[in-house]
Amino acid sequence: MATTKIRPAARERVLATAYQLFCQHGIRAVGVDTIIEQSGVAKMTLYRHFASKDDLVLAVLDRREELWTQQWLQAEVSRRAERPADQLLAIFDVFDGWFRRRTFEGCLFINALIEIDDRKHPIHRKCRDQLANIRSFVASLAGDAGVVDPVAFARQWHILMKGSIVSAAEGDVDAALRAQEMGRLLLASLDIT
Amino acid sequence: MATTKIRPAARERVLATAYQLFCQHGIRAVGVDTIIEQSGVAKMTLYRHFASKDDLVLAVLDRREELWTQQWLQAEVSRRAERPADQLLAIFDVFDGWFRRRTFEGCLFINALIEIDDRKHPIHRKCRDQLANIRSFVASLAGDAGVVDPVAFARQWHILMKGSIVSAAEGDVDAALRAQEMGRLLLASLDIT
DNA sequence: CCTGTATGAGACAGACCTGTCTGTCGCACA
DNA sequence: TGTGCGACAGACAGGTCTGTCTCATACAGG
Repeated sequence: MATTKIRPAARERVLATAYQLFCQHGIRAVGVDTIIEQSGVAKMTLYRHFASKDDLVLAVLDRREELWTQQWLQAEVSRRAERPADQLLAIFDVFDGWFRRRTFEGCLFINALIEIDDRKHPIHRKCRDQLANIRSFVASLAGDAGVVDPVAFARQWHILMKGSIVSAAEGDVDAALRAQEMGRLLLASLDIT
Repeated sequence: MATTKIRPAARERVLATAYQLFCQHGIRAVGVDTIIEQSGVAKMTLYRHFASKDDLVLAVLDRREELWTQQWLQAEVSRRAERPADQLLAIFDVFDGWFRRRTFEGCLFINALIEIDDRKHPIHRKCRDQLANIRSFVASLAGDAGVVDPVAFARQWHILMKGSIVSAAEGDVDAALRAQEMGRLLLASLDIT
C-alpha cells in the first residue's frame, strides 16, 4: 500500500501548496523553499516527485485545468443554464462571483503566459494550449447555439472573457457584467436568442 | 555644460535600454546587470541616477506612458480619424498594426500589473493609474461622441482593448479586428454612428 | 523482528540577484 | 595647464534562487 497516513501523500501536499501559491502570487514570485516550507516536505521529496521547478509548474497547470476549467467553470455553466446561448452568457455570471471573491487570484494561464515570455518554453506553450481548450469549450457551446462560425465566435467571446479577467485584476469588480452586456450584443447581432 | 558627446547621456542610455528590455521580457526577467551591460554604463552610474531597480521601473513606466499612450496611441488615433466615434474605432486599427509587428511586446502596464501582484506596491499602483489614464482618454472620446455614461463606456471599451492585447500575446494576430467588430456593436446599441 | 522504502531535516554548491565601494580615466572649463 | 566632476570598470557583500547530497527516522510487509 502506498500510504494510509492521515496527512495526504507528500506529492499531493507539494502540488496543492504549489497550486495555491502559484495562482496567488505567480510563478517567479514563489521559490521552491517557500513551497517546501508551507507543505511541510523535504526538499529532496519535492525533487523526487518533480524533476524541476518547471516540471512542478507544468503539473500545477494541469491541475488548474482540472479544477478551474473543468470542475469549476464548465460545471457551473452547465448547472446554471440549459440552452447553449444561456450557457455562454452564464460564463459571465460565474465570473461575476469569482471577481467578487476576496481571494480572486486571476487566471493562471494568462499570468504564466505573460510571465514566461519565451514562446518556445514548455510552460508558455502549455498555457496557450489550455487557453485554446477553453476556447474549444466556448466554440462547442456556440456550435450548439447555432452560431455559423463557432471557432471565430469563440475567439471573440474569449476576448471578452480575458478582458474582463484583466479588468478584475485591475480592481473592477463589475467587469463580468460589463463583458456580459457586450456578449448579449454579439449574440443578438447573430440572431441568437 | 551637461554633455556635448555623441552618445547620449548615461541616464538616457540606461532608461532607453531598460525600456526596451522591460517591455520585451518583463521586469523580473531582466536584471540590472543586463541593463548595465547593454547600455554600456557602470553600475554606480545607474545607481547614481536611480535609487533602486524599482525606481528605474517607475521611470520606465512613465516613459511608456509618454511614448506608447500619448505619442503613439493617442497621436495615431487623432491622425487616423476625425469624428470621436471613428476615433474610438481607430484604436483597433492602430492595435491591428501593432499586433502584426514581429516585435509585438504586449502592454507593459498589464504585464507589470500581473507580475507585481502586491496591490500596495508602487509599481502595481502606477500601472493601475496609467491604465486609468488610458480609460480617461477613451472616456473623453466617448463623451465627445455623445455617449451618455462615458466612464462606464470606457470600462467596457477597455475590456475590448485589454482582451485583444492578451489574445495577441497568445498569438492571435486578428484580435484587433475581432474586438473592433464588438466595438461597433456596442456603439450601434447606443445609437452612436 | 528485520529490511526496504519513502520521508524529514538541513547542509551545501553554484548561479544569479540587488546594491555598495574603490580606483582610474576622460573631458569640460577656468 | 590644472582642476573637478561624471562616468567606466570591476571587485565585493549579502541575500535568494534552483538543485544535490547526506543522514536519521518512521513505517509497512515479509
